[in-house]
Amino acid sequence: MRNKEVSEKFYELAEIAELAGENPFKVKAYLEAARVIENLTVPIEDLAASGKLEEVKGVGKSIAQKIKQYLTSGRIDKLEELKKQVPETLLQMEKIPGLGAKRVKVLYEKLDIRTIDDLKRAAEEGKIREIEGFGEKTEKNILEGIGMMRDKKSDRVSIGIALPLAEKIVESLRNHSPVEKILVCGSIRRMKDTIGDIDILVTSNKPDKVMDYFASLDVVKEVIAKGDTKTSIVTFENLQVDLRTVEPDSFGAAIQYFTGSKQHNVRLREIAIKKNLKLNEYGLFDLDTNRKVAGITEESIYEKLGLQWIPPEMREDTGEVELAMDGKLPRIVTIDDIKGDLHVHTNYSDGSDSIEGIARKAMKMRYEYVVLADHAKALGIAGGLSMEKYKKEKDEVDTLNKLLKPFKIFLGTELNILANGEVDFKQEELSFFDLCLAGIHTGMSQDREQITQRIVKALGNEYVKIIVHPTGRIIGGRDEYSVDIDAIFAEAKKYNKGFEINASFERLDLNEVNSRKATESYGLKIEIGTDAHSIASMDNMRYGVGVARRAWLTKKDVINAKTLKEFERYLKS
DNA sequence: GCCGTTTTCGGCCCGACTGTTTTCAGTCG
Repeated sequence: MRNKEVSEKFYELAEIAELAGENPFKVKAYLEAARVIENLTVPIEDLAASGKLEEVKGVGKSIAQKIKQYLTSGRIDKLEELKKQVPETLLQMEKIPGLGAKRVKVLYEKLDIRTIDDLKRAAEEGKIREIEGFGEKTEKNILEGIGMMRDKKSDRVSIGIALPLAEKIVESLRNHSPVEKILVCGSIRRMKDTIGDIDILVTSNKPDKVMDYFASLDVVKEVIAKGDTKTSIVTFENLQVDLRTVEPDSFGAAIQYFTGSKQHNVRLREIAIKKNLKLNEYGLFDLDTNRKVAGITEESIYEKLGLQWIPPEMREDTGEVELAMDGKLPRIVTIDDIKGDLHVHTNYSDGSDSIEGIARKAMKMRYEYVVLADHAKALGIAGGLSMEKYKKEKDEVDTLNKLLKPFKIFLGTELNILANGEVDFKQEELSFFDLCLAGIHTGMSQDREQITQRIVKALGNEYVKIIVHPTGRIIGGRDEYSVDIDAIFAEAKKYNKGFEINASFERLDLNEVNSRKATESYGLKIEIGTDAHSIASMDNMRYGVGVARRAWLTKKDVINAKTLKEFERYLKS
């Protein structure tokens, strides 16, 4: 699977081409290709091998040829050629706010500025203001920009941090200021796994009161800008939050616009043009009469464009617009479809709550069942259990099941896939459990081949039904371990094994691309489990469902969307 | 460089903001 790698090459090609002053539409074509390849659910090397590259939308003859060249030789002639024209070091300068390709190119050509250090020196010496089109203010902004860039730390946080914060702000605004409609838009509404900033839209007949109250919230560390229609603040988590007021008759258009994604919006505007309409954040307009034909609700905009309303999680321009046009959008899974949590830790291992507490929480969430999956013995650091301890746990489960009927608690285990691919217990011991999950918790620095083989071996174990947190990534913590995900999916297909979307917001692993690939290309089933170590974190299910929805999963793709009866049948299969 | 419900050439999203301009280019989201 070299999709990511190829995609990155084309992002690089686009950036360098832009700096070199290539035709902007050519640059756009490279960018589009990079984005499409990134989201492919089949390995690009397979497409190349079977001559199907040009069937991918956005890949034509020339780009197909470049992909083939890269796959076979590791280089793209065009890219090497461009690198001779413009130094690669110019790319870092584009990260300075206010500097784009055009100005970086001018700075390079006029003053031979190649690095940020060159730039800083030139600005301090007052040379930049002398260039045509630049001035004193620009020079000052560049210096400030360099400082800001260097101060800036990690720029995106997990949705598990951003969403609760956004909800808290919305709640305060609702209770203490004169808002009418209010909605969190942007990547939060699309349930992206990481969030760069928070966008909140409101309507109000006293917008200044809303703005004042917003700026005075206790989460505010700094007010960046405060105006009539937009106020920006930074929270103590270093997240920027923008609050905008919009006119009520534009609210639908505004939430559509600010929800994005950018690519999705571009597609919508293209469709609008073909229908002699124009779409912007104020509404959908007839180009002849300039009259607004939709805008109060989001639904009306999609309808007038001849599209089904598209769930925000799907708005990434990865094929959803075409389906909506044909009225064929899939019914993606919802939180209400979830009937159980298959990955919860109790205080028998490193969880903090009792079995009964967990069961009652699950019942409160309207689940029909829950699977306890405490760590097995090899993970000593997390209180991994011996078979004797599991037997004790099982006794408690049996007692509670009589009490809580028809709700059902299952006894599972979270096995460790050891360095040699074996798991903690012998086969005859594994038969004791209702469900065996297995995951890698140690030896993550093994090479790609070793880790792949470990998981392949675990998949061959007849008792292991689901691989948990399959790539091991921690958002903002550690990268995924090196693993051949296609090899694993292909192997799992043989035995009908499942994979987890770990709903813990630091993991969200599988991610959306791999989840979509698992179901779409391999027909695999997905389990969404919270990996909760406390009752409170069982609520993280919504983040896992968010990933599933972004991966277009339907109810039938999700193991824990089964009813209790269906789930019991699954366990016996 | 790609693409096709006003197709194989001539298009390719939209508006706000800023700073440099005297009518607009560049950047951003």
